[in-house]
Amino acid sequence: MSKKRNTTLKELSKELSLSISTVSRALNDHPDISQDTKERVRKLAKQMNYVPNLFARGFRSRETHILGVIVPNISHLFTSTILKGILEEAELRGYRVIISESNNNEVKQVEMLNTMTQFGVDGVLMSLARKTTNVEEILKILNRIPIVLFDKVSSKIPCTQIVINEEEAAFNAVEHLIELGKQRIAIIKETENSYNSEKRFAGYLRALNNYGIPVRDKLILSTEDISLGNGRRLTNILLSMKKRPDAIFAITDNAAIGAIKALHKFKVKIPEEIAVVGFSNSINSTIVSPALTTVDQPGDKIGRTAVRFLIEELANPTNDVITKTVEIKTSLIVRDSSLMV
Amino acid sequence: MSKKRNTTLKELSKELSLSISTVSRALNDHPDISQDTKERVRKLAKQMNYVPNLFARGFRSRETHILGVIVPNISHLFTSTILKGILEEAELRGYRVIISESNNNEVKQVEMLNTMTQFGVDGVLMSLARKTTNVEEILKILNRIPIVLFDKVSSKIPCTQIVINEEEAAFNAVEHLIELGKQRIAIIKETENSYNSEKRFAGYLRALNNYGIPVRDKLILSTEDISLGNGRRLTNILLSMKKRPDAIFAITDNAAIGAIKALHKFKVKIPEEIAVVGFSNSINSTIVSPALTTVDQPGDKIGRTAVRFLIEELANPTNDVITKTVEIKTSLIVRDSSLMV
DNA sequence: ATTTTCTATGCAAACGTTTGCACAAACGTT
DNA sequence: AACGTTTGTGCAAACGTTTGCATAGAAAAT
Repeated sequence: MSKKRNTTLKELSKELSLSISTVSRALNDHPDISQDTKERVRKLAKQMNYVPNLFARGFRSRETHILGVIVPNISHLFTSTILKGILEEAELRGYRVIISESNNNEVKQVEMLNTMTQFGVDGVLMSLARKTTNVEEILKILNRIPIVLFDKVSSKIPCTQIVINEEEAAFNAVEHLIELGKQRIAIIKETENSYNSEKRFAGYLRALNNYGIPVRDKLILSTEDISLGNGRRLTNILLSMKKRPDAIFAITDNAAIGAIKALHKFKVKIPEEIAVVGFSNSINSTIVSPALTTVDQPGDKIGRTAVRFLIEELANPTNDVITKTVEIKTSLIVRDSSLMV
Repeated sequence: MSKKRNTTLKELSKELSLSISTVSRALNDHPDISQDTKERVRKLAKQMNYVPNLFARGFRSRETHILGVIVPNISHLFTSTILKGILEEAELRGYRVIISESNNNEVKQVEMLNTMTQFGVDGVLMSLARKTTNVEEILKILNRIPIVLFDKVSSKIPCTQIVINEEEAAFNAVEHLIELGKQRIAIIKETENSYNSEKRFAGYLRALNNYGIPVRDKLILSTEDISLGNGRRLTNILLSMKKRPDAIFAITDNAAIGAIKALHKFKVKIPEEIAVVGFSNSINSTIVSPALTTVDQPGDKIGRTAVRFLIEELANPTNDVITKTVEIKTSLIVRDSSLMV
């Protein structure tokens, strides 16, 4: 466990009979240093296995090359796919990544944000906790370091935001159902007006309007917690109606799978009697039978894009507030749950 | 974006007409400092919103309170559940966590390990890349900082290892099948002798032996890549046999789900004709129908335990090599795929 | 031959914190 | 009165790096 010290500039300089500053500059490819010297230094550095002490460097330059990431819950496939993208892109660009979970707790979220700035991260990538209402504190921190939001975002926070084209994706999903000849299309959404739910609902409405299909309040169901169980429960309600819907658009895969389970129980034919479309393209969507038609969200692309924009901002600091929203394209993956022959 | 400076000890000391060292000691509750002074300092520190610069501190004390984590692939539910446990426990104990992915690439794995030590992490938590054979480099790094392995471990690396009781879990799973009256129990495992696969296979063998059931080579199938598709493929082979098995134990849920899909296709009754048991308790196991009997691996507990042992080692540094293996208990979750009435 | 410019290098300060040592004041002990 | 001890505080060095400024020597311009 003997904490062997790392080679330092000092040691290199002694060995080479140069000053520390010359060695430092040589390694940083400073134009003032002669080619000759640079090569000598580099060679010895490699030989002595020199690695710069990032702490000393970060300490001095006030740049840590660390990005903070805060997500509500790391163990969601979509989230971890985004993280994958973030990790890859960050590594590519020479940044390290510190990850924290807010557990959908607004207070904790601010706490982590504070710890991270205290710690000296260069910037933060964040997906907001559900029901984040008090943005006061976040705005304060935004004054100190750049933040890029992704997935769960808020228009109240003036910064770059990376989202998928929620509205359009929902539009396409519902349009697909309409093209199948479906007319009574139910939607299962969240009660809470989260950004995502709102947008998806808007897409649903636009599709109906676009095709001149009346919007029926009875077919619009909401739930606090958009889970498999609630998908099942709400579908049971739909099935108990005099005039049943002929399609269900659930704004998450889990709710859609709950719907399929409920339909299964009542021996409703999918998709002939009722077609089902979900949202997310989670693995489950291929496991359930019939396989679920769903919207594919390219998580890793969201992650990569978020990193790119953050680093961009770091490179070009400005005092202006930039409220830029970047939309990542999704695609509808049609499977058996809406495949009419 | 105006990078406002943080309050420093210097500023506090000036304000209080004390020396920097006194202020530092006061905040660290050093016994030499009078109660009176301590209180004055603390009060002002709070008021001026002082936060210690962790970089300066880490730089000086050579302790960063950062743990490095390296996993093969972050976007696996089991992995991200472990990460969740790691994050929670680390936060609880005042550590921050840096996460990297090796993508199952041995070279990259060593690279990340190096970067992390260079960066100054206090210790590393790691799940090995598949087919990690050259442990040379890892051993070198182990000389410099403590490492705790979890999930994918190797006996070639002398350090604390956190695993689940693979052998026993497999034994229990197979025992369960035997208790159902099954006699021709097939196993779908990995070709590569990974730690996990090996142990699970050993448990399978022990259960058969224990109950005096002959081990039939034909019923032992292996695959390079233990995926859904291969689970399906191998099950097709099993179904083509003259004497079909009456149960299948797949060492991963995905393979088990592949098996179920194949059985489904050939209208084999589950579990009456052939029962199926998986391993992992992934979400999919409840989505597939019939729901899959599987081994629940408490990921977060593994994560928490790993962190605990690592921090323990950090607190009590020693030059001895400690090769301790900690086994986390699993439990069998019986669902429809092996529920005989 | 003198001055200017350029090139390559070194000196020293700075970043914010911790900590060994010194020291002054107050008190207690011979 | 002289000498320890204790208590509270400050000085200054150290951690490894970067960087503004100075400078020595060489080359170029006068």
